[in-house]
Amino acid sequence: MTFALVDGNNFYASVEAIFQIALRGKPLVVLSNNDGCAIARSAEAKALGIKMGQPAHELRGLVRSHGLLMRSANFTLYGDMSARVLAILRDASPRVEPYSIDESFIDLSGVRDRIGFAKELRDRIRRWTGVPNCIGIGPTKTLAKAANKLAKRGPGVVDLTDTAARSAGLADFAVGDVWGVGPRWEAKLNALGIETAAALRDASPELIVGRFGVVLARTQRELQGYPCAGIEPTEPDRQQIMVSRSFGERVTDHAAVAEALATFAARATEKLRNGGLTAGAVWIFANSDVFRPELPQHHPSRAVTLPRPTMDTRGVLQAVSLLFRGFLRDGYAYKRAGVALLDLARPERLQPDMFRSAVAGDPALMATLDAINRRFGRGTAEFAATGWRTNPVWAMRQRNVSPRYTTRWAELPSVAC
DNA sequence: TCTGGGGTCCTAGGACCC
DNA sequence: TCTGGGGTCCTAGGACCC
Repeated sequence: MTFALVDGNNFYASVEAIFQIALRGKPLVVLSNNDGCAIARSAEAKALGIKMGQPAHELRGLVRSHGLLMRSANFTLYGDMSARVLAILRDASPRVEPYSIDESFIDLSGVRDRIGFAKELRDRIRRWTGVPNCIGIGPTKTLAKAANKLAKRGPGVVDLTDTAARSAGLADFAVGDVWGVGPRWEAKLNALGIETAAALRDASPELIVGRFGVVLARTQRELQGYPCAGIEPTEPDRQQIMVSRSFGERVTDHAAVAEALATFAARATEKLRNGGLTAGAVWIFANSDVFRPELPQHHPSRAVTLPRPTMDTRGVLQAVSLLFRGFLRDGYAYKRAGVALLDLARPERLQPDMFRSAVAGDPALMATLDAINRRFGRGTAEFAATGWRTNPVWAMRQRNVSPRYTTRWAELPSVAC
């Protein structure tokens, strides 16, 4: 088999710069929700030493001294650009596995001129969407990921299919950069004298499986060129759906937190229906401000199994409202909350009841609700429990968010002549 | 003043069954 | 001296990914 990994460079930052020419060639970071920390950096921002996840308030100085630019996250825009790249990939290869918002594996088996194919594809993505990208090729997913990392160092396309190319590529490849090796395992491997991908590949398999388990043993096999995973073109059903947010400020009003939870629950149930699933249980949590340890801390969480699985927002809201009774305490300020839907299942696989259908709720009503919101925009028809169209105290802070250029007519980019 | 929001898989241990 | 041999299910925790 031959795998290719196509990965957008500095994806969020690059997408911002596609539509705002003034951002090109500048140090730019995209901030997380609430403008909290850096989640994407342009090449120029990386050169300034800005780290992934670095808090925004630590970057103030660079704004003044080096003209650093900051943008609030605009996931609507990034998601749409991601879909455009995906359409090009599906056109180029019969088997595509979207892996994240900016990465996909594609099956290159049977392609003779791999490098030529990849270079052509890379250019096409760039020309048709504006998204700069790199392509790594290898006989396993792990090697394609490694090749992609090498491609980002300059060449744009790297093929690790040949054993000679592979040996050279893995010899000075830090083991912590291998896909599946996180900071913990990197430290543990280094302590054992294993510092490069080549060293991990050549280590004793008994040592690896004994000290780290089967997960890293698979990674080792993949580094040796034996595929342990194939392309999965259809996404497996989700096991859980979570919607959670940090609030723009600390919130002491319990009713406001209840509205936030209802809003998250409605959003989660919408995602549930998009996936064609039902939920069997609901879980809620809230956190006080963990970054202020001197303040009183309270981190409650509760779950409940639903009487019958459902995809109806009303049933989920009822469960959340039951769970919420006595959930919060006076004297605490809450900074974050969330809702998760658990025990997800396809309705056709549920065991029916002797007297009632297996699924609670009204699918037709929910389909109508979703259709209205799809056509007229999110939030056109919602539930009162969410505090619909109020300006909530818990809303996210997003000081500098770009327009949704590709998904809202009113926000289309205009070109001056 | 100020620190994201999602996911997955594996393993160990405890409770319980016969 | 010496204390079976299977199982299942659930949960918590730890690791990883973007």
